[in-house]
Amino acid sequence: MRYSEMFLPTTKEIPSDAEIVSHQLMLRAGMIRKLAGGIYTYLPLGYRVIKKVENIVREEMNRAGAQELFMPAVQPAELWMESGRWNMYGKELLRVKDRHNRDYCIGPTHEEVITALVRDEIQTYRQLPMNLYQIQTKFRDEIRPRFGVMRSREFGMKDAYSFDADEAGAEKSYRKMFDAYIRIFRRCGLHFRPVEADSGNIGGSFSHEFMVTAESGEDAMVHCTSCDYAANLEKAEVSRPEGKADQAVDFSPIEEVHTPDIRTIEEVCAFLDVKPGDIVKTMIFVGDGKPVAVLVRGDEDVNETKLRNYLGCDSLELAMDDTILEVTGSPRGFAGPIGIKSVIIADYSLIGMGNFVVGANRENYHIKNCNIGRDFEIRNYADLRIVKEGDLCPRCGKELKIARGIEVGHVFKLGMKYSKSMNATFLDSDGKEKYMIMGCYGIGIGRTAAACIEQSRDGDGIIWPMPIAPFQVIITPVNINDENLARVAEELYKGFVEEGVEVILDDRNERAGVKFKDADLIGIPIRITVGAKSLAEGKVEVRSRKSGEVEKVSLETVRDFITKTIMEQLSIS
RNA sequence: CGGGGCGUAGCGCAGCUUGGUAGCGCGCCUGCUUUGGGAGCAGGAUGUCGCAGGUUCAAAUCCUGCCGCCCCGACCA
Repeated sequence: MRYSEMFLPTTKEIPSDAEIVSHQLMLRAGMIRKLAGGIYTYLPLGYRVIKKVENIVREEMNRAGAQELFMPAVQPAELWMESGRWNMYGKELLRVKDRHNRDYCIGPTHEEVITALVRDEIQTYRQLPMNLYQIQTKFRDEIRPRFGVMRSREFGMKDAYSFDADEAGAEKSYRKMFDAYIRIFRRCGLHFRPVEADSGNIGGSFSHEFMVTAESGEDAMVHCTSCDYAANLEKAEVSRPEGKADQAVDFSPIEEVHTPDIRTIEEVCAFLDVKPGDIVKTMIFVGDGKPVAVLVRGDEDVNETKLRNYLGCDSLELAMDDTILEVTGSPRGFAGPIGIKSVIIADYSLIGMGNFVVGANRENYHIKNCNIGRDFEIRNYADLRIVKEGDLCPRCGKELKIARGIEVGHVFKLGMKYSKSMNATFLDSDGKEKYMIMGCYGIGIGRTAAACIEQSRDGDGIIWPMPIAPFQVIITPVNINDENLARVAEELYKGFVEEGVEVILDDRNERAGVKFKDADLIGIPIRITVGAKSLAEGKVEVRSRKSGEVEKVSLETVRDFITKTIMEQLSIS
């Protein structure tokens, strides 16, 4: 490619509406342009990167035995009604009507389509296992798209679906995908970590997210400083404290105190001169329509995902004021366990606490020296709180840390959720009809590219790892008007093209500085500078974008030198 | 959906308080000089001031409604 002919609009100025570095750099490097909120065009340079990522994904999926197909983006409502998701999915599902007023949606995912296909075509265990994937444009009408291509409404995704005859097979399929993902993200040059994740209301039992570590990441993940335990914050477990009696103290006489207009933990602490750790928070939730009181120590927070899983309910939300009044008999801010009209469950953090402060279920009153067993009963203790940095690892007991990350991929064991609702069965070797056991596996393509930029860039621009760089080499003749330089650059260029090297020749009539700045901005791993001084010695300069190191290489040996360097940087450890 | 902000040349912004001639930087075009880290000089082009209504002799500026975009929050297979 010749730079002079390429549609590559780079900018010096930072676009004002781009929040994170990858978004800014993708705009500045002429990779993307916005069409509407959360909807982007990939320009030629950006699309080259996308195709690189897609091809890595494709190679590794094929290697793992998955087969590529291509499903429709537009899907009929009937399928979604079958799985029950037409009503469950909510506003994120973009619904459209055709000319006959029939309902369709733009696919946010493809479980329905693939399950319907496999259900109709696979009859016997002899045809299993099966793993099918596609790379497709999805649409999710996000409430708030942001960070450019990182959280957009329209986006490219690889989604794979496995179908197995039994649990053992499903485990194996899951493991294969897990391993393939590790190869994929390694090849993309990313620093990442697979973390245990909640499987959400997609159902199923097991799930990992692949998180690229980045400060700008939207997700929090927890990892152990000692063993390899790592989990999504939602999922991260807290062990039941050992060696602590449920009640460890002598009971003091219970005492109701007047606390006028004192509601929050901070206010109670200041007013009663206690620490948050001396208080028990009573949170009223409504799960599938029924109120539940959740007790958690004052310095902890309830993890709604854990609570939802514990209760086994579909919907869960904090109670509204009228429900609180109904259950506690008092307005918001004074809820407590004593006399409450609902089930009470307590987080592990309450174990060993005694003589604590709670709300009195009476406006403007709290209770001191409250105790479980004497003053009220709980149904059970459970792990219901959000993990904090410094908590102990549920596996090895060492300290946990929290880091931020970008979710670039996830693997789910779906189980029979869709095969049941959509009746995807097969005839097993024992002659019985059984439901297929499914798994689904996604990778955000654009997000992976953006995550890479977050991790690999400097003040001058992007630093692409060789495997996903839009070009492997850029040739920069310092002055195109110097016929000698222009000729040598041209010959080098043609040589590389013949060799199959992905090369761009910066043949623009620009000053050297401009070309250097652009080359750095768009992040080509290797730059060959053709300048008068070195050329006098029969040499050109080979510069690494990453290290900035420059090596003078003779014209006779550059081709070998470059192809060797590229090969080295393409192979994974 | 709640709160906040923005919409003026391709991009980044000023002008709006206090109504009257639309401006700056970058980019773009022409010429000359320059040519190893975003060049200099000279000349030049470019705007339904987001849209629609209203007030006024007069609206980018004041008022009303709408649309779009950004940030915070709620939401999230």
